[in-house]
Amino acid sequence: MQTLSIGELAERSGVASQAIRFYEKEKLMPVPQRTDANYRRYPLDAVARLQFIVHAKQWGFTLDEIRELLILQDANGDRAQAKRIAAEKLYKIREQIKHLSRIEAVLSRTLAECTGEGPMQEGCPIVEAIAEKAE
Amino acid sequence: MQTLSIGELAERSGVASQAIRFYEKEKLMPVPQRTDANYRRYPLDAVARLQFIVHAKQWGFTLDEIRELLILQDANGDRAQAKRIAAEKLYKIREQIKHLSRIEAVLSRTLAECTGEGPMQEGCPIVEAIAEKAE
DNA sequence: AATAACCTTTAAGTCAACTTTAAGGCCAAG
DNA sequence: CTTGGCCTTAAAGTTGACTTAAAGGTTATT
Repeated sequence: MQTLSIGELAERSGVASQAIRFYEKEKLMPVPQRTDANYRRYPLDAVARLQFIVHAKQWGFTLDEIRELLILQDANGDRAQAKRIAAEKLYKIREQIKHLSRIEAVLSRTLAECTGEGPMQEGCPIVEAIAEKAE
Repeated sequence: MQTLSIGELAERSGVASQAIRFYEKEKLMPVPQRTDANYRRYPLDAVARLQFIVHAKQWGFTLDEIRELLILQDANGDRAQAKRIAAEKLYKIREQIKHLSRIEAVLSRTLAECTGEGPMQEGCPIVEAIAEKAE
């Protein structure tokens, strides 16, 4: 069965060799076999595992969360657990959206009020909006 | 005119003394006067300046952006500049909201599909959704 | 045989926005 | 007059997710 060096894996997955070693240390990638010269040798499905990590990151999962998911997969664990992790993530994402939306509302309202003319002193609406109140 | 020690300022503003010194080094707070014993002495309006910083942070402005706004205020600069900074921020916030909303959509759809029953192997929808494609 | 292009390890650097630590000076209360 | 609580500085530590560097071994090509 064909195996890959860390450099070949890096090229196929788009993840830098050093990042792959980092993921190994962080227990996201399994400890691979070694050649006589102590070179890492990866099975082909290591590519898919790395791409899973990359995609999960793009979804906003942290490495800690991704590790949880990978451990579940490796242990062929319970789907309910995976669902819980994803549900927690969804909750956090919705909270972030709420927070940003509040900011968006105030900021766009303020920008609409501001003609962009005149000096800063004596009531620039942007500065006043920030100074006055949080949230 | 009454002045404040750094500790008093910290208490009134809710910002730790060390953070105030940090802001001074980062040129967000002006260099204050000193007593004979080399203690910092702040005018009362330093409280408002710190609160401006705190609120701007809550709005999601970075210290770099806040520094820009403060420099404009200090120089009694052009309002159009402040408007530009705020408009850039608004754009960034909207981009973040878009990104998070895409994630939210896929994740909530995926969660709805997942019964939470069965093992991970052979098609857990959550894992598959992440594995399949980035966005 | 030499050289380039890999691979190995450990350690340190990056970014933001601070916090913590260390080592010491100043001042009010008991 | 000493103890505790402020204040001073510079330097190092924190978090997350790596990247860069240093120093050296291996393999492939010329």
